[in-house]
Amino acid sequence: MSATHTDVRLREDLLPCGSPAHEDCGLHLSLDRLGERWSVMALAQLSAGPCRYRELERSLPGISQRMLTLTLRRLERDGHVLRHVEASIPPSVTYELSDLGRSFATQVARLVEWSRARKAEIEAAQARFDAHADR
Amino acid sequence: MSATHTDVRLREDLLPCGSPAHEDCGLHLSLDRLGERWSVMALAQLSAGPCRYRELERSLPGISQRMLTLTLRRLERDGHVLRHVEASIPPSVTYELSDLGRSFATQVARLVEWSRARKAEIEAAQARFDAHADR
DNA sequence: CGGCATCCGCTAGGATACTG
DNA sequence: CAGTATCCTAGCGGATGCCG
Repeated sequence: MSATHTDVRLREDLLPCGSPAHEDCGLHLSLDRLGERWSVMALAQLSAGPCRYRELERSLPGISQRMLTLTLRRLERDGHVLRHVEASIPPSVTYELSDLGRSFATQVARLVEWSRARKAEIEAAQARFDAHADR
Repeated sequence: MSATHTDVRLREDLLPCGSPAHEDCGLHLSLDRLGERWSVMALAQLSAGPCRYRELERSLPGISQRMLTLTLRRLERDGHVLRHVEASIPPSVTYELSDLGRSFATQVARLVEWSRARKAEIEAAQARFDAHADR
């Protein structure tokens, strides 16, 4: 096969939903991150300050190494996260929010705040809907 | 088979990502809608005012009837959208935002606004990342 | 017109094993 | 410690067809 070497797969994984329809509507870019399972939580954790790979892994219960790496790489690609490598033994890699990332995290936090405030209202609506639909 | 009757499948489809990890972090509910392909665009369209099923379909180029229905049902379930049925022939169904939905749409619009403002910055970061990673 | 039912492909993401 | 590679599956979402 023509595959040159290793990281081809990873590079493909980095580009998830290139949904052209979103572009049409003016949506795009890092908004896609919101649809991912771990991005928002990683952002939240990093908002508290720089964090090493292992710390992040522990702070996101249930995340796999694969997804942690993928999530961080995508955030890094979007310019939200900075990656610092300390080439010691064992190695130490620290992640932190960039200015752009902090700005983004702030916006996202607002939305989370909103959903928390409306939580009861939404759950009530869901319960009503389900009650009427069932049976 | 034991299948009683029709809409069982749809009811299952209505409940997508019950990601428990999101709950852990305080995230939940309608935030999940942001990860869906059409929800934000439907919300945007409905922000302009009430809209019939067919109009929505036309305003969201490329959407399938299945996804339009599913998207609207989930937004309705969350209490964001109200559904009015006019039992005429042919029937007429109109969708519109509730107060909750308008509030939600406003929040989302803010985020979209942010991403639009930062678009160039993000694309530059992506280009830099890709240039360094490739080759 | 406004849907539902079905089949089906793709990919996000989990589990596991291995490296520098 | 901080990843990468591989395998595998659940389910999101598209295409199509039918119905009141």
